Amino acid sequence: MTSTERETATEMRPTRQRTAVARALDSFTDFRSAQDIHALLGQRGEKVGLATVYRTLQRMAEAGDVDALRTEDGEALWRRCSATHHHHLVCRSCGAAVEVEGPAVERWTRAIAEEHGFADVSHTLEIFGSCRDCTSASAAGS
Amino acid sequence: MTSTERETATEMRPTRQRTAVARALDSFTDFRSAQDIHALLGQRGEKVGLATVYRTLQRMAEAGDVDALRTEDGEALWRRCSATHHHHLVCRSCGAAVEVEGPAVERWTRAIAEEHGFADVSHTLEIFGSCRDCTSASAAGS
DNA sequence: TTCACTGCAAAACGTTTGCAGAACT
DNA sequence: AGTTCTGCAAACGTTTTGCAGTGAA
Repeated sequence: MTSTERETATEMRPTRQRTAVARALDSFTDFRSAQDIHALLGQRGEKVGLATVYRTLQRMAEAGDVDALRTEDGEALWRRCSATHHHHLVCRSCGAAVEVEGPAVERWTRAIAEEHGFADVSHTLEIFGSCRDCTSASAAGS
Repeated sequence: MTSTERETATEMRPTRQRTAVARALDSFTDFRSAQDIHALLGQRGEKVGLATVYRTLQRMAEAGDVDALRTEDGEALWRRCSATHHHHLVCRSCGAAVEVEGPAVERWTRAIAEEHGFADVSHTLEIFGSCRDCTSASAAGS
């Protein structure tokens, strides 16, 4: 912890574009790519540049208003999230996500890290699976 | 489980390039990018094309001989790994990694998923921190 | 008036692919 | 011979950036 701890929090102006991205995020609960969100805005007639979507998502993530995760092939997916620390149970097929909490896991990761002399610990944990709807859909398909 | 379960396991020919990549992987225990590994081979005088490095790492990952993880900015990192299911405690600064097991976490993820009706469950879990060496180095630095 | 924000197009990034030739079995 | 593998360079898709212009305070 240094003395320059507090970031000079750049003010965040409420522009039309940012409002549009924020509204888009409120309209779904699954994880979506920046490009998906950009397309969604396009469909709604809200013209926002792709670069702006990226920039806005990044700012919101820094502010803790959205969660980001990486797919297996490195693409970033975004979703509005609650303020408290949590993880996600994500459907591999449709992206549907459920926020989950696991106090025991939090404790375990901290303990393991300390045990090995690691400081300043954080962790990522995502659970993937096939949600009820997708499971029955694929069963019906074949 | 279908009747076509067994993948027609394409034979994996032991070429000079593959041996070189395998040896490179054996020479470190931290997570490295494909480009790093390619550079390492270059320094050693082992000329292997970058595309071949990528192709080889992918095959080895499919075969379960190496673990891959994604950095926060989407880059893939690779490392030789043991056959049993495990997770990693990774140093953010130097990439040093320790394999860790957490049976309780495994159980917990399965239970959470079932509880929400998710099938075919998998999960990713990485613990990040600053290893002892890097922590003392950065303390000495400032 | 000032400074953040935006759009666009260009660039950058890691990674993948097509293809002709080389190298295993 | 019949494959599989390799190198190269070109292509890819996502994300970032430079810059001139726009808009909020």
